[in-house]
Amino acid sequence: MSIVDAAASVFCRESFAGANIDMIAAEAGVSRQTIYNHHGDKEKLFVAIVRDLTERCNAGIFATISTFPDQPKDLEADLIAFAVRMNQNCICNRDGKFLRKLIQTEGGRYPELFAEWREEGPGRTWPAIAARFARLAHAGLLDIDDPDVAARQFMALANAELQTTFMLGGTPTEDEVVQSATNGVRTFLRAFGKRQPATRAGKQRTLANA
Amino acid sequence: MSIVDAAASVFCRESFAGANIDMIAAEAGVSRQTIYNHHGDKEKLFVAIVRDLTERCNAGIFATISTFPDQPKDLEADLIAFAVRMNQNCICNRDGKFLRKLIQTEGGRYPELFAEWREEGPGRTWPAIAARFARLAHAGLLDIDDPDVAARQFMALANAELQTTFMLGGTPTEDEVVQSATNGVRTFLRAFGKRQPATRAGKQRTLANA
DNA sequence: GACGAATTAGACAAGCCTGTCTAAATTTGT
DNA sequence: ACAAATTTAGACAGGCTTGTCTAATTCGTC
Repeated sequence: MSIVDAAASVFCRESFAGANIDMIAAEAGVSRQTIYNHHGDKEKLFVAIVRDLTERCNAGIFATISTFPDQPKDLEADLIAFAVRMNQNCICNRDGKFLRKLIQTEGGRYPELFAEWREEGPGRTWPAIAARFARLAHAGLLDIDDPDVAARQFMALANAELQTTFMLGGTPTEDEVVQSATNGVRTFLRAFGKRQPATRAGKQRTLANA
Repeated sequence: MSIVDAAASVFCRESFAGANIDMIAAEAGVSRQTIYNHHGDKEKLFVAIVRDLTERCNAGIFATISTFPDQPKDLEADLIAFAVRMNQNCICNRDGKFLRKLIQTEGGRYPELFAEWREEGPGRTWPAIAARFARLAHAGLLDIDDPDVAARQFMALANAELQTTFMLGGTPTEDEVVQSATNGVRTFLRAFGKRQPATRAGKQRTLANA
């Protein structure tokens, strides 16, 4: 494992103050000195990691946004699949979990660093998602007043059932992700879908009848 | 400030590993020795704090749940007010912020402690909220298939606009809380409200036209 | 005012961690 | 095969933290 990957893992598990360079060196399979040679000191290493994670996560999010169903065949199924992709590729994957944890844990100590993340991440991804929903609304497939609000509510609904798991740093099973996304998208379409015969089909899935 | 309050504040700000007993003593206005006399060691102090916060937060949540609008005059307004109370009294207040941060930051290191929280907290509060929604549905005011899903989605929608702020440990302004709750409840009622003339009133609020 | 309990300041040993240094070993490029 | 660059193990000083100890001080209560 590379130094940066090992450091991300250790910083997340132990927090910045709780991590020590020897753990990172052991996990990366290099000597302590090599880490100092490459990254100067603990804080510089930390900053390098956050930048690295931010960049990779953003790339992943934009890649996933580009799979948004602009011309859906089956709106509900396509939005569910999109929500699942978003979760699996951007939120539940290794980078997503690590970046989230570091932001939550160390956000207060590095205001500029995470302000940077905020501008490059949420500041650019939310409008991108909102624009896709605006396009669907413009195409007459959804009934949306404010696409920014709808975008945030879409993601909130898709993750509604995963909050407790995220809180404790766990990773939901694929089944849980699919179920949360399914229930979330159904509710989203009950709120914003055009009234059509097939739109309000089916009961919501529950663990019991999944 | 009491030792426990000071410790909660310092542990949240610095993380368990980053906190030291002298900071807590200074913030509490007592000597270091007094902390050792009362709480034994750093880890026992930490556990005491989490239990204290869990208990107070749970009490607050149940108190707020008891204000759920079982016989609403104006369903939308009453649900918005409930969502705002939930946010202000349980999630954005001092105890809520502290407990959330400690769970996120140290959850991995104390599995049993936070399993306890999970059983006493989410394990009991979600069913309680779901029961209230089930009652509204039974009274014919909402069209809900699965009250547990609806309860989670209600809270997710009410907080949809506050996620980024929470992530960085910030506290949203009252205006932001009201706006997020308003937009969230409107969407919730578009999805689950009975179709009646007044239910789909008004555009959603945005910072621009708030 | 007096007595017992609690609190305090400060010193202290032991341990851990960071960041540096050195000399040897290994890898790399040619 | 050889030279340069990189990596390594280990030692090291300096600083910080925990938890204990002691003697003095303050507090609560009668």
